[in-house]
Amino acid sequence: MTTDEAQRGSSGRAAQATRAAAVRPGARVRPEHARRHNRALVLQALYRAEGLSRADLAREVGLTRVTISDLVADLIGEHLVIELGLRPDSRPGKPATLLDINRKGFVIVGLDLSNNAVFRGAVTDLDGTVIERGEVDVDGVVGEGATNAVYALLDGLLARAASPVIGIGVGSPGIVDLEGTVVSAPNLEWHHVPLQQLIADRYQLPAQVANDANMAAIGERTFGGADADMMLIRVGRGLGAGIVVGGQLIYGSGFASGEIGHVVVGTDGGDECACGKRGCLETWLATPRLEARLANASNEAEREDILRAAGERLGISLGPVVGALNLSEVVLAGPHTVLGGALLDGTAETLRSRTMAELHGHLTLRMTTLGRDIVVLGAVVMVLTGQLGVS
Amino acid sequence: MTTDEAQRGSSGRAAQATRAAAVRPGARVRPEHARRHNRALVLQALYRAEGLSRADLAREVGLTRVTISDLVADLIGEHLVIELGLRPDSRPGKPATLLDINRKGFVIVGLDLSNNAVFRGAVTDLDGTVIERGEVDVDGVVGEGATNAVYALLDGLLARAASPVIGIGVGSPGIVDLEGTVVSAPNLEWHHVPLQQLIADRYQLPAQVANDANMAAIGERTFGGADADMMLIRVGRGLGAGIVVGGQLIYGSGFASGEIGHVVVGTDGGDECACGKRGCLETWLATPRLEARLANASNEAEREDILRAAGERLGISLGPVVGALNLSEVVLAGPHTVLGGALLDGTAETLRSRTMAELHGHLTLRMTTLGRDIVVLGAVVMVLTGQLGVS
DNA sequence: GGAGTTCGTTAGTAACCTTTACTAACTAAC
DNA sequence: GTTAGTTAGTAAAGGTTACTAACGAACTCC
Repeated sequence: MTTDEAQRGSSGRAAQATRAAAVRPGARVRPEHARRHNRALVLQALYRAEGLSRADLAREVGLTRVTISDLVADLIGEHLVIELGLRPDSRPGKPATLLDINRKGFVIVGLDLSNNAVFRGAVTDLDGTVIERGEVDVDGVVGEGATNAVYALLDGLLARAASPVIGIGVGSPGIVDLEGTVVSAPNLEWHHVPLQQLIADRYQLPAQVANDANMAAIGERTFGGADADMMLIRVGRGLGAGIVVGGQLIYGSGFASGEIGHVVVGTDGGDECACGKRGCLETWLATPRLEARLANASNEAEREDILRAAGERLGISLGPVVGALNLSEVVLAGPHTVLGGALLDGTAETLRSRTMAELHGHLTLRMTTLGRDIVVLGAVVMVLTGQLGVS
Repeated sequence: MTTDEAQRGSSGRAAQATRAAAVRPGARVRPEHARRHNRALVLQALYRAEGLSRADLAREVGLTRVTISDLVADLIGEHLVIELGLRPDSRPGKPATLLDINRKGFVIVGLDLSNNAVFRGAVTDLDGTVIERGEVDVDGVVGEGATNAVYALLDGLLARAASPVIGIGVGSPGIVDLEGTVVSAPNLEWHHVPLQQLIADRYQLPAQVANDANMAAIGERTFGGADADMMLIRVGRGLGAGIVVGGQLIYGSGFASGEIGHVVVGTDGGDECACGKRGCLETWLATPRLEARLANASNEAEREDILRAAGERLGISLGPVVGALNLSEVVLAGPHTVLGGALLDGTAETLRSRTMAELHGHLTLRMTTLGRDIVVLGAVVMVLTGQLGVS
């Protein structure tokens, strides 16, 4: 039974009109954009599963064999795709010509600027396999000096790149906007440094600059096999996180997503933090403080208690985030000896005891498997995505 | 100075190969897809700022006047767009013909199934202005009975729709997947009910079914003028949230995003919850318990303390989420008398004192302005987005 | 009234993907 | 060994789509 009552003119446009009418240019699709998109789909399919034929691609991507042949011809012309020869199977019909991305024919340069003492970098192939490494000392180097250190590192790595370079990816600490401008990186004393533009101009190569934790997150997603809804937490001198939702990196309203280091944990005080508050997550987990506390431990049991307590704090902080975003995976990156044992267990237990039971079933908490290269590999993924549409 | 060291064959494909090679079909862009996209851009531009000419649209969207004319001709043919007449301005050149979306020529039906006692619904125009209302009593009605109540409500509303119906939107409690199947809604005893499909089949109209809090969030975003990175929290018998990141609704790995009601708050115990844990956010904020506590208050000051304490708990929970996602706005929806005063203040103060100072500057915390219609309006937006590409 | 500007349309072109039709190369069955 | 059936890839033709170039209409300004 329905009780009805008409009422006209409530709410509606009034509030809506306050919104900016901004359709950003470039959103429209012209034929060449469509082509680029389809081309990226082909590359993506080839990247994920090598050994596909044109016909396989047609089925996978949803375009006709004719169109795929045309796209592939372009890609082969650019040497981005190579023919591997005939498929060895024995089955009816003309044997297929297998294709693959030219994984060894190009390289990518990735940089990790997150360490206080050294900028690290690497040259990798398209699979993220490291071919060359480099690092440059930056203890106490800031401002323009730090920028020059980036150039020095890149000069060295690019000189040793034996194949054409697809692009340069850089994971920087601090807040980085979508154009790759470092809005603010206190440790490096960088303020509004358009690093991406500077690098692109200087080397005449595509460049991608983003926050280090965000880079680590997409690195873990592509090369670490992480889920499409995951969070990567980097623990070191500070604490930062990168969040992937629905396979996409989150940037936040002020490009400051993942900044959970200075969120207060729990309702029972805690140590004083450099930021002025008490009980910030960083005071519990950042390695300098944590290691100092561990140094005071008299035996292994005490050590474990300290680590477990730190893990609990992380779990308390993550609870609302994991619940709100319905994440399926949380990955920790940082010194394995500190994070890997009791701390990880403490976090897992706390998360389990403080969130909905329905969640536990498909929530994975683990350490990264990418080790020290995580940010560099993330930078590589960023270039792959930006230049080839692949991830 | 660069210290270098080559090292081959680390990480790379191994982990990556474990990932499923799934390029979902339909991702490719055929000419007609491009056309549909461009058409949506035109509608979007018209929707947000009425009184644009074809030439204005060309500038706004980035297509040529010719193409825009062609698209607009199609839209006029479908009566989705109308000509308003010549622009009244006095300036050089041929006067422009102003266009607008045919805001009053079509209607949308929106339903809100989140209330335990009544299913509410409305017929609105494309601006979300309510034209007709309806409701149906469902106290104690569950399962198939609830489905039939939905049909009864829709039958009544559709019968009174004086203009062609663009589509039907439904905000349902519980977990709803991307296809609009209610995976689980305990209160309604629904399990895997393909409500969207059922409605679409029954009425031969486009249907959109989603979680009520998610609907509320996009309703607040489009009609309440909320930011692109925001969270809407619905407080009632339970507690649910909808999260918008970068203008996009978040669904979560198991379509359960926003389920923060059963995340434990703080480190100092709390009341026992129906879920078995202690100190869940719901035990602090859900209206039944909160009102019971308020009933025991002997004076206004005590009332305020209770509300402020509840607000603090909300702030404690939100801290990590606001920080991690770098949200710029948090909106509360629910009984204004309970949420609007001390509770809101308590939440704001707590958020301020527990998150990074840099965040406070551009974080807004407020009550919704959409009132009771918030879910219905969200459902309307969902239909607008789904059918016209507008939001 | 002429020059300049802006709007919207017409005509022709280029890009893109599709359908249809073909050849090549294989397996399986008689 | 021949024939039928299948699969891969290419070629030609066709339909959409959006672009450029060009034009008339309708206005302002001098």
